[in-house]
Amino acid sequence: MTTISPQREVTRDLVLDAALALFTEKGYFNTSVHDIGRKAHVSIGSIYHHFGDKAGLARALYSALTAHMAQRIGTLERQHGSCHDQARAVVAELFDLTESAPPVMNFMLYARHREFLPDEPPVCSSRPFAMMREMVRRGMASGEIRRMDPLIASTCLFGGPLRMITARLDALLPRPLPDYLDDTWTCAWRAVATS
Amino acid sequence: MTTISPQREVTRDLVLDAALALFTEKGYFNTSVHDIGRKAHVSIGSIYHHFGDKAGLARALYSALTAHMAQRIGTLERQHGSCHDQARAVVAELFDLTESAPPVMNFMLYARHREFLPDEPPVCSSRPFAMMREMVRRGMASGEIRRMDPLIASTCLFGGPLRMITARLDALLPRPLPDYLDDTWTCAWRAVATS
DNA sequence: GTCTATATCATGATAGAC
DNA sequence: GTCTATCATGATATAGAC
Repeated sequence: MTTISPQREVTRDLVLDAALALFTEKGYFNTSVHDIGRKAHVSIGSIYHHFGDKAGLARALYSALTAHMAQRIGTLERQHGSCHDQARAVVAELFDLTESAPPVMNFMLYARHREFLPDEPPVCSSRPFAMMREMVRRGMASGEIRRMDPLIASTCLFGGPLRMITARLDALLPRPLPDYLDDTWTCAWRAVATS
Repeated sequence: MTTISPQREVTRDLVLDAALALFTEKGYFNTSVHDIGRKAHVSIGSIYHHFGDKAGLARALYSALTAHMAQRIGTLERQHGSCHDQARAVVAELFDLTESAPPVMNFMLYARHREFLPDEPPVCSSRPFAMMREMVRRGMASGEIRRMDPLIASTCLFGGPLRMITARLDALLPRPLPDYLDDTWTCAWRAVATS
């Protein structure tokens, strides 16, 4: 969200950051545009000037975050050879991100976008999720993963880890997620691995 | 939700059914109390008489559904001996329920209750989820499930199946969930089983 | 591009007759 | 217990000066 930041972009980023924090803390519908402006020290007029309406703001946030995540996954794919290593790196990254930036994780995979962005496809159809499914498909082709419906395989592989994330966001887990990574990943991989 | 239904309860059930349908279709915040009254053919006054306020209505719905589900799980526990059979029966039940009553499933495990019921604990703390964790704990004691943090085990066991449910609710899966039960369960159980 | 002030409107909730 | 009519609030969004 923060790049070269010509003055032009500064306001936008201020607003997006405030919106992310408030959406996570109180939810989209419990957050008014006034709240966002107050928190970002930006006037309502500016917000509407930049984003058109409240949904436009949410949309901008959503695509910025998923684009960034897709890019991260792409990098991890290039850094690791096997499907096993790639998928594990993705889970590790998601766990780290949950601790370092809970609101990002919360908004990206826990918020019910359908309710405030009716035209946006569901999260599981977003770019990052598609990349993860594709990763599984390749692992099946290479023989690392048992042959089955790829949709089932990818849901079973990532389902556990993803629920660990939501459990952590709900404060159900006492310790930071990376502490649970080894055990979680062992279970996840056993679920679908050939060996 | 429908028992003996003295006239006293008839209005309540009418309202709860309409609310469930609308909350699922448009979300809690996009549904007005007027909408609910219109759909249930009941006046606003009656709704407030019975439920106090909009959140009270949601609370009544939430506890009715989780109570019912907890009861179903209890029955399944009694009908099956091993942890494996119990847990599989629970997943089968959840899959069936997702097809026969999508709104029930949707409201129970997909809605973001925190946003409209701030005082209610998160879903994963509800009775049914607690029962499922306890089931896993027993399976670990009896040696069916590998020794590990019980919270991780239960998340890994049920994480895949639960994500299958949300995928189906998001219309990502073309066929009815029970068609996927065998493969999903095989993966889920392998994730945590000792053998 | 940013601001303040304001229009408009829908919603949650209540009053009070029957 | 159910209804209709109404209130009061607070939200989204706009207008128009700077």
